[in-house]
Amino acid sequence: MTHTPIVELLSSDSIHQEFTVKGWVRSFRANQFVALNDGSTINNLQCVVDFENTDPALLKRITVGAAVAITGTLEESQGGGQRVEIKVKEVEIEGDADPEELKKTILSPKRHTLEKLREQAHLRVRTNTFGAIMRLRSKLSFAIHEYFNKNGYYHAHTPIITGSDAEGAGEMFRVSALDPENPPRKEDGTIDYSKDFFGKETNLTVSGQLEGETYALGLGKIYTFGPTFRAENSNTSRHLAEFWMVEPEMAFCDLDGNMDLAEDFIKYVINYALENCQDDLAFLEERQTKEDQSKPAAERAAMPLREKLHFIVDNNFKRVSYTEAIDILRNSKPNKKKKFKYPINEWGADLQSEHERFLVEKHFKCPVILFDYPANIKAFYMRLNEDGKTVRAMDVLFPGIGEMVGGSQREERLDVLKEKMAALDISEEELSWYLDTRKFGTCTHSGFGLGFERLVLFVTGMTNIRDVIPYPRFPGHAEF
RNA sequence: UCCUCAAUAGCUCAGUUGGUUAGAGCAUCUGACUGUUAAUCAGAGGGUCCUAAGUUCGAGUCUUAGUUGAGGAGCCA
Repeated sequence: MTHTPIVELLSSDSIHQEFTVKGWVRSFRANQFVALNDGSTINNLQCVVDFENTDPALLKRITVGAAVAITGTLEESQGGGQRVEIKVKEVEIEGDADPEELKKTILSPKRHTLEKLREQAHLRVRTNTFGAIMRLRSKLSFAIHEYFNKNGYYHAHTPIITGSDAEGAGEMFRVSALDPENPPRKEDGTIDYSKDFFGKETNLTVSGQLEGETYALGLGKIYTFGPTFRAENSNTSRHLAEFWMVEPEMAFCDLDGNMDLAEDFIKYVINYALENCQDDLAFLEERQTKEDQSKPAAERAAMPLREKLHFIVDNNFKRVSYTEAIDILRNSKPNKKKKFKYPINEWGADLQSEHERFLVEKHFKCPVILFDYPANIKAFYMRLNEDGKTVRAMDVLFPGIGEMVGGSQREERLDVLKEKMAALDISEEELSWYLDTRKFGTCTHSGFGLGFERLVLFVTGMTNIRDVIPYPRFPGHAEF
């Protein structure tokens, strides 16, 4: 038996025609009105049961959470809450949901905290909030692929298991097939990884950048979009141990081109969400507005969700060099009044979150791209400027999120790159394949990494990154 | 990893100065009602007060340690 997605029926004009719908009961009011949701949209379809001519035993099984198949005709609704509804001819229960058991879960029809929903991540997708978030997540993922495909980028699948331990982006998770109780050992007692599956030590990737660079220097413009793993002991609402990262890399592109791409790309995917996820965004906006009513004024969102997204799409990101930013911060009120925990005194200091927040949320009140950072606080592969002390790095900072994007123009000069690696004690042998790109036809090239979950955070207006990925992984947590 | 705060019914919370049988709303169940929209009305059931130790005649309440959660910081995307 075929069935029709609820999202289609809600905008259908096929009045009096018969349809079958399948979904989960969200509520059953007055022994008569089934609010049915099938995940195709946030909106429920009202199905009106003729309770006087229906087996009471069957009616009793129409409970919140149950999976049902309903056949009936599409009619204009007599009630005020919806345009159309189904006049039920037949109800079939596919899966019962015992109310006494269900009331112990977050499926019970009442408000739940996000923390409680997180504990039952396998059920939370059936709530309005998480249905909306996860539909948006899916649409944003599609928009990312669409953007790059439309603009001549190739999708490169960089490895998830990496044999390189010099990616330099953080602590790594080891991948091994050795028996942890009894690993093979060398004569000196250390573990003999030459006996391991790959014949060497391997890890989960912390970034596809280095491999991405090699592909950009052959395919021209590429992007990667895949899972990334960091074994950092980070316990914040902005970090995950397993997250998805978008990393474009472009040959013959300098830092300005890189910043142009980051801005254009972010605007495109946000605009895609605005145009294609209106119902879900409207719901999340209302949810945020309600939440804000119970918060002190200072913690409330500056503007409603969709207005905020439009503002991003319609306005230019502010581009500021690190040196200019330091000047702004040094002369800022909080710095003069000693409100910063880490006062800004001289050039060269690494910016703390409080400084980034001040620039983005107080001073410019829009996304900010900071560029040309001091060389000594950035990674070895970033291109050294003529001044000899700054590198062509850039960070895109977003209000409420912090660093959405981190990128740079890459150091294409072999001798300069080798010098920096030597200074940081990075093995040339280990990265010989990477250095080959600089030996054979090296060229100006740039790229960046965008944390996908941080983008989803911003677009949904959520505040904890653990709520925008189906099964969050963070220290002490790998349930499900 | 560090700092701050919290943990009481399925959920959200109240619980006075340490004192009798730990309460409310929602949810669930039973009945009534039947064009409802967080349905409504009446009634019922439901508790390892996070764990352990301690102080005390007596601990949900005080002390210590631990566990878990939240917010902030660092690391970053």
